[in-house]
Order: sequence, then structure tokens, then C-alpha cells
Amino acid sequence: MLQVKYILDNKEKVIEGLKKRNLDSDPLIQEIIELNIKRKDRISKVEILRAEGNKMSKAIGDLFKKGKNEEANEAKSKVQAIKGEQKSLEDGLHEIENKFTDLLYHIPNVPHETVPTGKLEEDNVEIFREGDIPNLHESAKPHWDIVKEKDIIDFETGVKIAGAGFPIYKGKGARLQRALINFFLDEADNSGYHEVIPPLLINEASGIGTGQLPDKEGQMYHTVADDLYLIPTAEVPVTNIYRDVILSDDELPKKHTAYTPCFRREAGSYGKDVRGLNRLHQFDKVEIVQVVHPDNSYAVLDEMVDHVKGLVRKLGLPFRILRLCGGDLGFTAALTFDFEVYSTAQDRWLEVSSVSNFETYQSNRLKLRFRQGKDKPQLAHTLNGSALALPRIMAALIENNQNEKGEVLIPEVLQKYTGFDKM
RNA sequence: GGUGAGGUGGCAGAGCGGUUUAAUGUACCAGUCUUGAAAACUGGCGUAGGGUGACCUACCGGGGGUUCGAAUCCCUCCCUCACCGCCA
Repeated sequence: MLQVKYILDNKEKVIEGLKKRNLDSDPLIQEIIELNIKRKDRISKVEILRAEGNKMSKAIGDLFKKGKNEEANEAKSKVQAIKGEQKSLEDGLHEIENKFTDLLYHIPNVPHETVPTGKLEEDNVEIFREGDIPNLHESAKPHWDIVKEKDIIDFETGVKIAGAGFPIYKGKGARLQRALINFFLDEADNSGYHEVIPPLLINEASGIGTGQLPDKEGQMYHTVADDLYLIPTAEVPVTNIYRDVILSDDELPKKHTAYTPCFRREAGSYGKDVRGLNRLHQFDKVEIVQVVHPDNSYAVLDEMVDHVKGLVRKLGLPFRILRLCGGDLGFTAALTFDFEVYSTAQDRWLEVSSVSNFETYQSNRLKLRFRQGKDKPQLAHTLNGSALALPRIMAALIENNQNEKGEVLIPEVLQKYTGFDKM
């Protein structure tokens, strides 16, 4: 969430910035400012009373020790009166503070100055494009037909076992999946990301830390008996490694990569959009996460974008990078670049990666700080990106690399992982 | 799942209603000494909110309660450890 001090010092900037999200935050910000005044006023009143009470209580102890019981009892009733007043002020304070933090939780991050205005996907700005879109032969098919013919992904049996959106990868399909995971992990390792295998279930505090909670619990699977959530992305457990942590500046940056399955409840839209591998409830992803010094975070964002670029390039997929507009920007992000690969047989772009800088939005919730020399701790910046999400990469590879003989060719970089060069 | 023991500063560890403003040790930082280091000694050493400042306030797993006063007593939730059971 945003820092209160930042909101107070940059009121206009915050309101202007949030307009890019098509959000009229003026009344909300105003309410926060007013509540903050009330809050501070109440705190100082409570603290004055408390200081007085503390002092008198101490004196009572001394009086009893000296045997002046009468005086002590007299003082007791005085303190009792003070405490009564204090209690009702404190109750009010609790109420104010609950409302205050609740409001803060509901304000999204302020978009970076380079975020374009816009409401829909179409308003995202393409900033980069690379690779030739192949001309497919007449008999080219979408991936859902190909995988069925070759029996490498079985959607129907997945439906029986779990439901729609839980495919079974089989034989060479499973092997290709595994190859992609290992390729992505090796590439991340080469770029200095330290691999972790995190828990796939997270508690409420972790969900709040990275911004999935409150309010967005509907997007996650929830295990009722134990009150845990299945991770929607490795971002959540990996970033939460640093919840309530104060790092020293020479420990920055922290770079992590993790392969995990991801679970999303999101009830997709319909038809072509959700067919085959386009949208799943369970999918595999390799994530990269960084915790960095605030001065570097935008340079690091570029570095992460370059890393993802390298991956798609090596796979030989035509791709483009979009700068997300305010309307399409995630709740917690300040700036996001989406990667899309071109799926020839479907004749459309498929999102395969989202690389974002959250600035201090997550670290403020996480209490993720670092200390520069002997200075007071300050909030670090967090970033993350998919590098990459598997299913749509798989879909694009299968569609773009099909030849007239009905074979699907495996990109060279993957062959040492798959052990075969075509399917 | 059962039984028992616990959760105190970076770590170790005392305190179990009122000189706790949380002892002590250790780690760390600075200084003295030293050619330098070690040792010894001296001082400093948590987070957050408020005040120009001396200072004030909160925090001993979380929340609530008893009391003039709670790390200490009570309730509740969470977590850790040990043993038993079950199990990959």
C-alpha cells in the first residue's frame, strides 16, 4: 500500500496519477487525510492520559511501600477515573485506525509517469516487436487439434480428474514441458537469479503482503480446513521470504527464480479465448523476483525485460512488448511490461509474461526494508516477472513450428533438454 | 490425531504483579592502549509513532481481559519443539 506520508506530501500527484487508472480518488484521499488528522489527535490525547496514569501508578507503588496506604487508595480512585476516560478514547482510536488502514488497502499503486492513459487492452502501447510471423501452410491447425492428434496433452481426462482447465501432459508433451522449465531455470541461473522452491500454499499474511488480499481472494483457491491459499504465482511465496526483514544495503539486490505450478480460479471468458492452453486453472511458470535499492529499480526493470526478451528470442518466437496502460495495470504495480508471442494458427497475440516494478507498494505491506550504513531502515523496491509462463509458449511453439508433414519442430535450444528434435 | 514443554532484543538467556528505564553474556560499532592486531578497559548498540528539544508513547508470538500498575495472572487464537500414533 501507499505510504501515508507519501500521500500527505504528494496529494495532487497521487490523485493525478490514479486518474490514469480511471479512478477518481479525490474523495478517498480526502477521507484518508481527514481520518489521519483525527487519528493523530486521538493518539496524542491517549498518550498524554497514559503518561499521566503511568506516573501515578508508579507513585502508588511507592506509597504502598512506604506504608502510606490511605494516600495510595486515594490516588487509586483518581487513576481509575483517568483510565476510564482513556479506555473510551482508545476504543474510538481502534475504530479510526481500522477504517484508516482499510481505506489504504483499497488504494492501488500510483502509476509511473510513463504509464499511458487508457481503459482497455487496446490502449496498451507497443514499444518493441521482433521476429517474423511465419507463413503457415494450408493445413496448419491450432494447437488443441495438434496435441490431440499426437496425444501429448489430454484435456478431457483432466476434466474427469479435476475439471476444465487442468490438462494432462503426456509423453513428449510432458517432456517438452519439463524441458522448458529447465531451460528457463538455467537461463535465470545464468543471469544471477538464485533458485528457490517455495511452498505452493500460503497463509493470509503472505497474501496481504504481496497484494492478493484483501478483496482478491476470489482469484485464489482456498483450503477451508486450514485457511491456506494455493499460490496464483511464485511471486507470492518468494517475495514473502523477505516479509518483516531488514537487509543491509550490501545485500541488495536479492535475485530469485522459482519454478512452481500456479493456480487460478478466474472463471475465464468464453470460446476461442479459453480454448486449449490459452487459459488454465493450473499452469507452470518460472518466475524471477528482485528486491532492490529504490535508486536502481527502473534500471533493474529494464534488465528483467531484457532477460525475458532473450528467452523468447532463443525460442525463435515472434513477440512484442507492451507498456500497459493505466486501466490494464495490476493493482499493486507502478509500471508493467507485457510480453506477447504470436500464435500463428490462432492468428492472435498471446500474453506470456508480465514484468513489473512495484516500487514500495509491496515492501510497505511486507515491512521489507534495508539499512544504508547506520541510517534508519527504509523501504526497498520489489519487482517480478514471468520468465516464462509455459502454456502459451507451448501453444505458440506447437502452432508456429508445425510443418507440412504434420511434424512439430523443437527449437534448437530445447533439444538438449527434450532429447528429440520433433514431435 | 494424542500428550507434554515452550514462544523475551541479531543470537544466547534471566525475569514470573511495582527501582525493567527488560538483567547478564555474546555479536556488532566507536574510543583508549598497541608498530598493527588480539586481549583488556570505556562508551554505544532494537522497531515504530509524536515533539524544535530535554523527552513522551507503544511493542516481551497475535488479539482480548483482570488490576491503580502485566513480560509476569486469566481467556482465546497462532506458531515452535519433544515423545507417541499415522503416513510419503
